[in-house]
Amino acid sequence: MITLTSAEENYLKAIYHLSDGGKKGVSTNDVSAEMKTKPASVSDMLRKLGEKDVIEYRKYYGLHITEEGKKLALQTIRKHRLWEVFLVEKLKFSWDEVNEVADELSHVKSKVLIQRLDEYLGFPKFDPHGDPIPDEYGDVRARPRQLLNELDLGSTGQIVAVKDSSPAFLRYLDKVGAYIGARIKVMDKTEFDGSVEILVDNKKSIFMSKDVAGNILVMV
Amino acid sequence: MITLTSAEENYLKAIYHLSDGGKKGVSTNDVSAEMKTKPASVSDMLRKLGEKDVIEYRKYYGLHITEEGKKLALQTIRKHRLWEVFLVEKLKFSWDEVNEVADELSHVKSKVLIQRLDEYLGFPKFDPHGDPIPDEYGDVRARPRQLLNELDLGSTGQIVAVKDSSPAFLRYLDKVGAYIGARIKVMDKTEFDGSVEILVDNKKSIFMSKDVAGNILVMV
DNA sequence: TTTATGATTTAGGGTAGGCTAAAAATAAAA
DNA sequence: TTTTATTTTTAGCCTACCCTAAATCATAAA
Repeated sequence: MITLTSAEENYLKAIYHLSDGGKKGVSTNDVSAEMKTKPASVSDMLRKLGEKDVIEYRKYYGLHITEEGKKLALQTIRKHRLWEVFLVEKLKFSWDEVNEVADELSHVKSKVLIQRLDEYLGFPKFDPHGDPIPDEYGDVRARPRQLLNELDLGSTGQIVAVKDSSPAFLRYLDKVGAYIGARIKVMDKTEFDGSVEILVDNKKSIFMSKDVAGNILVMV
Repeated sequence: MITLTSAEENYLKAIYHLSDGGKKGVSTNDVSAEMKTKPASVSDMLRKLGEKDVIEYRKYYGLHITEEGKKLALQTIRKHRLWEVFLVEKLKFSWDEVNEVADELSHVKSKVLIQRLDEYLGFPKFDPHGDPIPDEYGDVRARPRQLLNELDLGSTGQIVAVKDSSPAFLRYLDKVGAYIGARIKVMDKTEFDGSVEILVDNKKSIFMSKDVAGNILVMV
């Protein structure tokens, strides 16, 4: 059984994201930028991750994540996202506050803790940013998502994510009555400026500029 | 502002417990036994804790915890016990499983996390073992507690702790419908065998032998 | 094809927290 | 009081993870 330290887990998670799920190769400098550590430190870490067979590492030529590496990265991502759900849904953190704390929480080493947390949260499939939560075995059930401004007139869906999760944008959404999970229907589209009128939860009608709608991901 | 690493926090917490709240002196070997690390490692740590003024350390003569040290230890204890409450009440861990996991959770560095957790749990005053949870400032409001079998007929209170927290005893309590936090009233006492009849949460009446009642602490 | 540039790795060092083995201080026994 | 036993500390080493400075490799430009 491969075991990773917290730092190794963090690196592997970053590498997974940089690999875009497993295709592209990744350079030392890429990882250095992502992790905010010096390239020299990265080289050393890549050697270690290579020895543990979670990446395939060729000196001077970058790396590719392995199948085993993907599996472990997804397990780390799962833990991170479950804690994010907990922080936002139960402890009322806002979306932009959770990342750092969830990172620390996700390094607590207890399998049963994560199982119970998952159960307690009602087996959520998406985190507060709308990103899918892998299951225990690393399987991700990614549902098709579309930008709100690209939906056809009359189509319905559910808000599952935002691209811009800045506090200002979140405050705006809150103000107009939109939120992750809201069921929406496109009531009207104005062609010349791209703005849309949306019915939220079959109750409230709101107007959105193209810029705003283009930051909202909807599951159709 | 004094900041401690996770390891230093662990040592200080152990020292606080060994000091019995702050009176007795503590030896290197005491700490070594409690922490399950070698005396040589302890010496080194004591020097560091001494430099940070959380203990008063005299080589070869042991240590005394300082006021500052007590305050920090109580903050660590607070975090630990709040997480224990969370694990038992929300994630359905049993009392004998929580210690290790709560230890790891309690090292997550976020003040607001602990505040929100406290709020979410309803500002609990006692952990699942019945030990009091210090407030933000390290104040412990230890309320008077009595053994259930010593209560007078008709008196009311709340179960706050058990002396025997063996799985068997916990299972028994669970079965009869008693739990930490339950509001109880003494409905009847049988003098010759010391058994009692208790009304739990104004709903359910249960019988207890003297032995069982003598293991339950009640806040009156 | 040689050189310059930029990316990457190596070498060596720092901190934190463990360890063992040996030295030193204290306490107990003769 | 001297010797022995116990406790505690020091010295030196190890792993993990980070750093800077210097060396090395790959590649794009001349």
